[in-house]
Amino acid sequence: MDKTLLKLKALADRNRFRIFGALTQYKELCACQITELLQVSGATVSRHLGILVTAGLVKSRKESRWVYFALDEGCDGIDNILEWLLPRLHQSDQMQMDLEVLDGIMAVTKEDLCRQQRGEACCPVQKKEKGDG
Amino acid sequence: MDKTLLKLKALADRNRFRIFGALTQYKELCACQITELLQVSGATVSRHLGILVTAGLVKSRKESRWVYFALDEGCDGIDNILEWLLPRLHQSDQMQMDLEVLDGIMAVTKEDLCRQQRGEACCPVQKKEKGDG
DNA sequence: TATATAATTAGCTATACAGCTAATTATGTA
DNA sequence: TACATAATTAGCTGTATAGCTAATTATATA
Repeated sequence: MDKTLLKLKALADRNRFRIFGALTQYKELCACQITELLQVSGATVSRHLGILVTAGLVKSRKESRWVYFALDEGCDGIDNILEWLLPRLHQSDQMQMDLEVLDGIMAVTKEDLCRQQRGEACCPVQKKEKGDG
Repeated sequence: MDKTLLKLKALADRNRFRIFGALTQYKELCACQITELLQVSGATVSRHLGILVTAGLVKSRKESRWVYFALDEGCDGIDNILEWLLPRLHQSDQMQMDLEVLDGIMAVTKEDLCRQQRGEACCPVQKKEKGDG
């Protein structure tokens, strides 16, 4: 029961539920892409992802500096969970909006996305200077 | 999505999950019986039940002074939820213990149960005196 | 080897909520 | 009609947690 309760708790948060929903539509997503979707700090996203991983719902894979997250298809009960949640996700306004945003996110490279997140333009004019005055 | 999130939040608490599990095994349970099972105050149980009812998972029926609670079989997604949770409940230690306790609870009348909960013996010696010295 | 950077962890704050007791409500009974 | 009682609501307290920024870690690159 504790494992199941852990899954319920992991899903019982709006932002984690949104992450779960996004991962039902994309084979895998990078931490920075999820950060862009939720519009919260990277630290917060990292903690949310940790909770989903600990619950067994999500798995991660590191590739150089990037970490990719995906639904763990080996998760106990995942088929039943998806049978319940997928139809409800598909008819939710939040999910519709998220899919549109994700569409835009996937249209740029991770490199450009992270540049934007650091507040740089897509083609940084100056690289090492910290001041702007 | 909000409705689904509400259900997830309702189930993502150990005591509410225990109530839900108990209601999968009994057609209906009285508030005082659930109070006896969980061993928390009646006020707390009442709030938990309210959350389950608000989420649509549980319905209630009042009969004189007693209120009975049951799974709401008309709840959206309940079939999928049960397909996921029932097998996990059945193999959980907590559920095993709860079913044993419920066995004992159902063996006495609600009247006697509530008498016990008020700290009276099964056959109260004095009815109106408040002091015991 | 020094610097840059994606992600995580540490440390903090504000909010949500599970628990309690006391008060109230709704109902039955002497 | 006054009292008893099952349940709920109000009001409070302590704990858990979602969010933040800053520090740290792991990796790539100049």
